[in-house]
Amino acid sequence: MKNKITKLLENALNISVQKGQLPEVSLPYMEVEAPANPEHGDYAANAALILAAQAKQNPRKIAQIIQDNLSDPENIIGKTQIAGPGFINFFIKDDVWHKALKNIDEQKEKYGFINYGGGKKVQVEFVSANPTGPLHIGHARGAVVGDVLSSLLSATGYCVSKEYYINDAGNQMNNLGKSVLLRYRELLDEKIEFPETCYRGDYIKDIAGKIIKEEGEKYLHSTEEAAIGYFTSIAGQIILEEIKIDLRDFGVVFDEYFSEKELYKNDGVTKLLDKLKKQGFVYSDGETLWFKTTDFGDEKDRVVIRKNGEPTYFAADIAYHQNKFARGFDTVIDIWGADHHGYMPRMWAGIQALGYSKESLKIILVQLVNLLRGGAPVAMSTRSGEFVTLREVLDEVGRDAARYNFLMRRSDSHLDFDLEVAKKQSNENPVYYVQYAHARICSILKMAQERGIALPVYADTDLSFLREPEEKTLIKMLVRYPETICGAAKALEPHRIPFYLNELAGVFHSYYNKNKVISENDGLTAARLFLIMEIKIVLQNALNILGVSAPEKM
RNA sequence: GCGCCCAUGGCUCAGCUGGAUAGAGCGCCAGACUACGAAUCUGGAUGCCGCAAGUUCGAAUCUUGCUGGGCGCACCA
Repeated sequence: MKNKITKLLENALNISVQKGQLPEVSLPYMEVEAPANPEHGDYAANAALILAAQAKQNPRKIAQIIQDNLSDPENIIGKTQIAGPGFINFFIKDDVWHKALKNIDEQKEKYGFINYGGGKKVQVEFVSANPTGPLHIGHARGAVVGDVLSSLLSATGYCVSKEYYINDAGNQMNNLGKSVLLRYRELLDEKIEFPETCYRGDYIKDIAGKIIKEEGEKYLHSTEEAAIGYFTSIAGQIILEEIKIDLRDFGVVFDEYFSEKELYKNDGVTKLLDKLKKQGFVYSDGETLWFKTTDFGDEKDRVVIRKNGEPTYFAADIAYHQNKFARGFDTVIDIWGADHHGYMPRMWAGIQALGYSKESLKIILVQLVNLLRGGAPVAMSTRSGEFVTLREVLDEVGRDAARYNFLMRRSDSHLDFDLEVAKKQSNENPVYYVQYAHARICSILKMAQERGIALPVYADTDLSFLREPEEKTLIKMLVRYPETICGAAKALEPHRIPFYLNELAGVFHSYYNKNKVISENDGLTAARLFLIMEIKIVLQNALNILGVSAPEKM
């Protein structure tokens, strides 16, 4: 709908220019929006206001010219008016709204899917926690944001791949192996001292116990190096499997798991650095190898090969992003914890040196989560083993409420997550408000059928029975749904969907309390049943993108 | 010290990429089930949009400077 009006405006503008009524102008961005005040029409355009400065004319006069040249081949506009400083307000004909309902009814679960992306390949990389322990609440937010963003991009015509980067090549992994070895020895009655740098969680003991059960005490006799190597690998695998299970139960499923180790095969990292050296992006100071990130606006150059000959995490990350783009992705989206923001200029420098544009790598920062229980903060630390795991949150709060809580706020704002509030099945929990609207509609439809009223089909339904202002509002909101999805995808802002849903559910609940859907008037009943069927479709489709269930009963 | 992010009713947050009278939930007060589900609805109070300039037809939104908070500033990941 919005697009149609934009097109009409563009045509009118071209005609105005051709007629010489307006000078040649470039139009960077024209906004067509649904105004808050219904007196301002169904849609309003600010085109004349934007053009005023360029055309050096009074905005109202420009609006007048545009209005005069407006043609309406599809006959959708009831009237237009010029208002305020120069807005052009559009009033859409009723039968156009009715056809919009028909469109939803026909498209069903496809309603809201649009081809904005044109099949471009996008990769979304998220979570990517190194497998040294179970996922905790901090990872959960990034997981949901990445997952929903991916769904959103799929729905808007992108070809999306979700990827988890396994940081399984660094020091942290070595610490993991060491931690398991120490617990292993301890369980076999050796006295050990457990260093600060090691992981203290109970899951370490569980893994050690498992190794003893399956392979006995033979690693007491092998060299420490060999034992750590083996324990690192086995513990990493076990933990990664558990991470996958937790994610699956949280509704997050990846297309690819990419191991950092993969990058080092066939000297991949070294070869890439050699190439960059030849191109002049990498230089040596005798002991260490540096990347000239300052060429791309970073505040200092960064080390890629350390004095001890080991490549840094950054070196691997350049190779990783090279690998991503080599796989043919047009856009790569990284979702990081906000504490990594200082890393951004470096990464952008890296991909630009590789010959890719800065715009092709989008980085979304997800702010840290403040975990509370009944208003009191809960302390967390992976290493000490004090943390609330994703698993515990799932068991305690439930998947729908947990996901919705993380999705309600924009990802760059701080989030307080209170376990006691999140698990309450009450009005303090917005997810139920939306789900309740869906369940309520299901219940009405069921009631209608029990009373022998067949569910209406468009051809036999006279939608002109829908005369209440709330009914018009509801239809307009349903039409706005694809626009909301598209806007959220463009801006990479999933939180817009919960806000849309809350509003839709709110208007529906209010309407429900004021008007009876099933009444003595058959025509009115059919029209209203048809309307709520379409509301149900939109609620379901939107919840589906969020990965939240749309229950028929609660 | 330098850099990034944030600042909107008592609390938690939106504000659609500069638009018309700044919104919602929670909490508070007063009401609505012999009616399709009261996990709902109706009504009410609450604001120098952190402060100060600037940009223009128009600023919560953009620029600059302050104030206050978070986070970074590794040859860790």
